[in-house]
Amino acid sequence: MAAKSLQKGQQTRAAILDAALGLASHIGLEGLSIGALAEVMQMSKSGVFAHFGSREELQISVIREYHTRFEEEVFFPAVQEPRGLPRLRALFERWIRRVSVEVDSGCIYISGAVEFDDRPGPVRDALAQMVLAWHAALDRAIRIAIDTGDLQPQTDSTQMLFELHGLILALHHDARFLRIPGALGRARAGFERILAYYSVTADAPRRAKR
Amino acid sequence: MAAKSLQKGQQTRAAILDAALGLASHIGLEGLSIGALAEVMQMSKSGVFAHFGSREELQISVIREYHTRFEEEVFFPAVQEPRGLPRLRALFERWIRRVSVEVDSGCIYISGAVEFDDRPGPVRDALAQMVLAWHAALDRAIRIAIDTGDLQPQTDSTQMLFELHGLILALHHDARFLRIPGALGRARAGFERILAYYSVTADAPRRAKR
DNA sequence: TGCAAAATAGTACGACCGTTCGATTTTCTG
DNA sequence: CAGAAAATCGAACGGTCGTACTATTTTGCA
Repeated sequence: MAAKSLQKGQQTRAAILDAALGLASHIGLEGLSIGALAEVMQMSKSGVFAHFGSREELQISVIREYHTRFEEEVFFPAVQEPRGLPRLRALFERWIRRVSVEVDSGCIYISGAVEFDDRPGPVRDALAQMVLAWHAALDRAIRIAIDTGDLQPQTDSTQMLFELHGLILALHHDARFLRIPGALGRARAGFERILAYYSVTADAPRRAKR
Repeated sequence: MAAKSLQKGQQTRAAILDAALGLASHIGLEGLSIGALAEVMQMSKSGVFAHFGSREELQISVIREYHTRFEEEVFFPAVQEPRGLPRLRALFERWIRRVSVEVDSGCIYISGAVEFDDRPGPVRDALAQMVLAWHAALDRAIRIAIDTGDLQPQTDSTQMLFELHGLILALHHDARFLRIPGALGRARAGFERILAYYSVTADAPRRAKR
């Protein structure tokens, strides 16, 4: 009662959210159904439903939960690295691990972006908001790396972010859909190549490596 | 009867497929429903259904139809360009146009890849087969550009393809989900940067451009 | 022109969906 | 420990889904 003073309700709500996150990672936010969720939880449909009040609210809660975990797993640890290149490296490395290594949990940011391409509404807004927040954080890290002198001063941070994001998406596609084994290495190699271009360290090692 | 000697059935089947492609581009292959399709076509559900025999067969037919159009719009015109860099440029330029410019039609290869991440079966197989065919064609174009001497001989074509694919995916994400206006330019700039790296033309212009 | 064949419509079925509502059980607190 | 409050259940609703059947209409050919 002292340590984890959660009302019973909040406690099961958290458990439901955990299961929902697992389901949504596989079937997508749109495929997430209250019935299936209830079965996993061994609860009644209405029991599950009562915690959220609507399917939309459930979806948004799942997105928020994913965001929280993403922060804890990727952002917070990486942002403790020293400003500049080390931090940027840590951010990217943790990002690709999050996307690829976890066998079960596909990235909800990525699948959600495709699912809600053409579906305006609160779910899409919540999703876009968190994706944008994450991109803003990355952009900040890049600009810091420019300030520290690790990256060239003329570096277009938005362009660099676009290219890094592309690597992540290609990784997600090849590893998760096509099940190509080498994808993780491709993403890392792409990162190094991008870094070699925007980096200021040496004016030689751009074509190197083999 | 001479010009378009299509039995009535094939004719309406083609019309249904056209509508289905439009629907699937918006709602996704999974969201595609026979009922909605029938309403668009002003036909009965069973009338539409009879042409395909199952929902799965409909989805596969849509994928094949998309593939055909993709070939006609992107591959065939580009492959008439001279071997090497011009052809590669044409392929990429037509690809990004296909993905971004068409307001209505999102890329089924991309949305399908996310939808069928974790859903084995004939639909996924058909989708993967056509994506792989397209990637193989691109890989071929890159290797030809190496042969012609446009790209460096040590170029890892698979790696380069991975990075190009990333640009397309990032473009799709930013333009279609986030509705960011500059995405098309970002993709083009990324292409030029990748080209500048793997290209053999000059041994200087890697860091250039500004 | 008439008739077999192809195309389309109509209806019904069972399954699942999100949601509502009242009854019941469990939890917390004074 | 009692009683209020919160949590959960069970059943039911209208709706859409894919699919199976049987009629009915339309087509194309002898």
